[in-house]
Amino acid sequence: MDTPHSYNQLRQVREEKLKKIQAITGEAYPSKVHKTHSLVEFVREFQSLDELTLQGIVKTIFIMGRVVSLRNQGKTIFLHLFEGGVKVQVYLRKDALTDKQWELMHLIDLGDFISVGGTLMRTKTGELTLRSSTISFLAKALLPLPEKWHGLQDIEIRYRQRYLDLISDEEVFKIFEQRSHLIAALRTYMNQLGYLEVETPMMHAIPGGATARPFISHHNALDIPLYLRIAPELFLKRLIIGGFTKVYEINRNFRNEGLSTRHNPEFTMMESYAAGEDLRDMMNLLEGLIRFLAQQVRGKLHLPWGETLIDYQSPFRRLTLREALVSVGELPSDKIDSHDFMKTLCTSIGVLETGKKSIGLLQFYAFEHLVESRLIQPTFITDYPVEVSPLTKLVSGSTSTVDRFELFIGGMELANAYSELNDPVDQMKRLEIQAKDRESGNEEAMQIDQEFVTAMEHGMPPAGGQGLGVDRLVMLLTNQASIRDVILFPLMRPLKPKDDFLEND
RNA sequence: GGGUCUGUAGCUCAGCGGUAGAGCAGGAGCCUUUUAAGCUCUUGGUCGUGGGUUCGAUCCCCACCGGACCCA
Repeated sequence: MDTPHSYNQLRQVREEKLKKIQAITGEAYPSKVHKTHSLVEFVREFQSLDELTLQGIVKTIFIMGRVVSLRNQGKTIFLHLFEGGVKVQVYLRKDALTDKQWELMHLIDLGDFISVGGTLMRTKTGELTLRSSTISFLAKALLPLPEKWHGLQDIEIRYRQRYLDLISDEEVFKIFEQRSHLIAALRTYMNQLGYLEVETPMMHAIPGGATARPFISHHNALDIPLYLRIAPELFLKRLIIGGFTKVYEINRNFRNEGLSTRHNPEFTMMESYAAGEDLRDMMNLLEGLIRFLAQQVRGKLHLPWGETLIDYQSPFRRLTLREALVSVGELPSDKIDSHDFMKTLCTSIGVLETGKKSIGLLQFYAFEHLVESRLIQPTFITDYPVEVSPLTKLVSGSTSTVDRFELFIGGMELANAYSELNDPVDQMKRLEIQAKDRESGNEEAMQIDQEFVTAMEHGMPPAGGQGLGVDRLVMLLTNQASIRDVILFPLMRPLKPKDDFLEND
């Protein structure tokens, strides 16, 4: 494989410096680091102190980090160390270092890791700075970092080599810190409500709990196909059957579908079930949870989303699907129950196969096309058609509408909740309908999971359940328009080796 | 799957029919509070890949390989 000449040249220069460093220090990649503070701790402890107080601290402070800027002024050098999303300035003087250390300092490139020790000062401009009297080399960067001012602009490289993105963009670093804080706060909230965190299989013999195409894998010893789960639902319900009152699981689901700014094939869900609760309880759970997370992660309840401001403080709006068609979709209220009208409408907005669809399904399609993207402020949509909800209880007294809601924020489906179906006979019938649909070509329709039905036949209490899209919630709370900007390593097509001569097909 | 845009030095970007430019980074110097440090000099490119059109292609056309966004 031919790498560009200049690229090799840059690397070669650094390799030669590394040899010289090794000659001076005896160890190119030492293990032991002497440090008293991480950079985060350093800033936390000293940032607010004034010059006099800083001078009064006599003990030597040792820190380490990656050199991300370097200003050599002859007999003095200023540099910034980076670690944990934080930068700290270091000041070096020729007369404060040994000759060896001064020589070593001139072999440091941007990207290298060093540790320094010294005392605290503020520069003319007031920047907190470590005046260092000792320097150790820790690790060499053989490849150069992205440009210091513009950073990394190539979106593809940002995703493929996220470490470079994290080094060069403070905002990106913060978003992933916030994501981590959000997950931690999520656990706190659920645990406080008495939910128990559980882990259920991610490899399923029959993928269930959602309508989606799975990824297929294979177990060698058993010689069986296994599917990466599309949802944990059917296993979490088995736990409710098994006597747990409240359970939740935070982890990945895998759906074999296209990529978009809102879809990554593996995505994180927080799914929970509570025995003795219903849809209204799920609304309260999610509303309280999201409000709590906004407060914990961002410290406020009105957060920007693109051009608009989303209000997490006011009670979330609640509309039935039919109401939303009228009030948001601007359809005439006297026409939405007309089969002919809805059929014509669906065809006109590009829905194929409107053939023998029920009025409920047509309303559902129209909702997806006309309403979803307009639901910017938090809105619960209720009363879904039974055809698209095979695991949900019917609304009391209805034969066509189920007790389900989806929560929309920022024009995205954020969560989905049911009063869970616990009638095993009805459940079997619904799965049979799904299976028939599947036979007629709908690859997303569910398969019959007999073991799940058997579990339900042993008796399942009434339960409320919900699934929350964690990636999308992070998008909303951090104001990121693309799901790839809240997933550290979004799925990318692998790069082809350059010297691949075997591309015959 | 369809549409629009995009791929030029390690990075950020110009150039758009006559065999390539800048800034940063790199190299050689000067500089003891700089911070996009500064100043002088300087290395670096099969212009994504493969075809075609042309006297001549980074530029025009086609296909392919990646990527972004919109639609399905």
